[in-house]
Amino acid sequence: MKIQSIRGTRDILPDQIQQWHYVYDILKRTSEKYGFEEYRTPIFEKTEVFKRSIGEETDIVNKEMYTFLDKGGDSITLRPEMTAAIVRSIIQNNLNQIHNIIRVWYFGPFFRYERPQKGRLRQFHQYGAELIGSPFPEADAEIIDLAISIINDFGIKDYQLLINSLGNSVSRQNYKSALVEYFNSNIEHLSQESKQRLISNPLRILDSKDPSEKDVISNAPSVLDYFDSESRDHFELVLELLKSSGINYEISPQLVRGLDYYSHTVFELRSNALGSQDSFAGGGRYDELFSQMGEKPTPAVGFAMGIERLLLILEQSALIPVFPSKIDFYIVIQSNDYLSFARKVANILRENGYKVIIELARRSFKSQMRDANKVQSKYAAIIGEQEFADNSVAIKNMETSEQIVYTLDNLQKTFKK
RNA sequence: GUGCUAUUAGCUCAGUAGGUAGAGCAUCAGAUUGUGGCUCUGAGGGUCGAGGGUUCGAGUCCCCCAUGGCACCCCA
Repeated sequence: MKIQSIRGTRDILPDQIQQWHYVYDILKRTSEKYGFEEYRTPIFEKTEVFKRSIGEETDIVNKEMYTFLDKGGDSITLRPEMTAAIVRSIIQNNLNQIHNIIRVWYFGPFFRYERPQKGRLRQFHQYGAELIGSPFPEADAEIIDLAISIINDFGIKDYQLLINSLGNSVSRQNYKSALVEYFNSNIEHLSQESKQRLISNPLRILDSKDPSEKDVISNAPSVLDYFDSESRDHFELVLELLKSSGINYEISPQLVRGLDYYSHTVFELRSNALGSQDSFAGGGRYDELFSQMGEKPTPAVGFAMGIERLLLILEQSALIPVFPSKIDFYIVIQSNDYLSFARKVANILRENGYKVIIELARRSFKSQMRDANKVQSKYAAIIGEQEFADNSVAIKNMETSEQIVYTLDNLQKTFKK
């Protein structure tokens, strides 16, 4: 069988790379507008890092991690997400000892062992931002503001912002007990999977898609009724700040998210362009993560965005710009005897900063012209018998078909960048 | 991890009731003895995703594996 890449992984081919640069550039620029700085960490960590943060009972840790023993016998995991790694790094480098707010963003590959589907890969890319050091609702609002700003900068119009609050740890605990009690007394209406979740992670029952348990779920107690005053105030202020900056949202009491470390605000961005995997960004507040990692409590909010899913949306909405021609000059030679002269011409132009292609396959004159047209070169630099004899080159504008002969001196002077 | 579905030239796809493969585009070359895009002509390119089975004979039927897609699960 023909050699193949690993299931659920993809090559980014040269004709796609410009899209990736385009996406990266916008993410970078928008993040910087909010004062965020790029952060990079290794793509693997000790397995501990993810187990302790994401939660032992989550699917990500239970069945989706690429975990292996290295030659020293340590358990290593390819990162399934970034937040845990950044928190580890911040602790390690004592960045949270300084009393500043930390604003960072990242872009890179992540790994989850799942059955591939459209918009779901085993190696995928995420952008994300983390705002560390503020317990206040204005930080939540700032993060959501950044996410929306990115969406706007890409020109995406067709999306929904769903938001919810899980409350602080006290109110979440109260809510969880109430939920467990409720579902236990209605256990005959629950699916097999939800019965499992009742033990492992009862909150997750809420976003089940099984129609048979829709009724039990919609009659379940709502988080909103279990908030203490701190939780309620926090959530209300977040919503108020969003409203005042004109961000439309939809409160979704069933939104829970799959990572254990969230408290207070959680949110998700969804798009109809995506099908079943309709969420392309998600995040929330994780005030308890630092203490879970054995550090002094440090409040934080963040979110992540799936780049492949973002690209799907951009493609479907025709929001990817047409990129201009890559090549400035295509050197066309009449005979292979002119090769060293052609190289000289190419280097003059390259020294002036132009992108120059030279024939390497010994193809016919006609083929070279065709190729120059195909790669959308702006000019063809033609070297025929006459030009070779005169130490000159004919520069043909491929769009207008205008052609002017230059001596090498004039060429250098005329085409300066 | 479960179910359904697809897999034929580089790409998009035909392939009739099982009788050892075709088109368009792309590529290369020519029509055009110094000049691309349009048109025309020709050429190269496939052990029909891998393996096994039924059959005189399988791209076509059966099994299994791999990969993609859809749904579940979960998430970006």
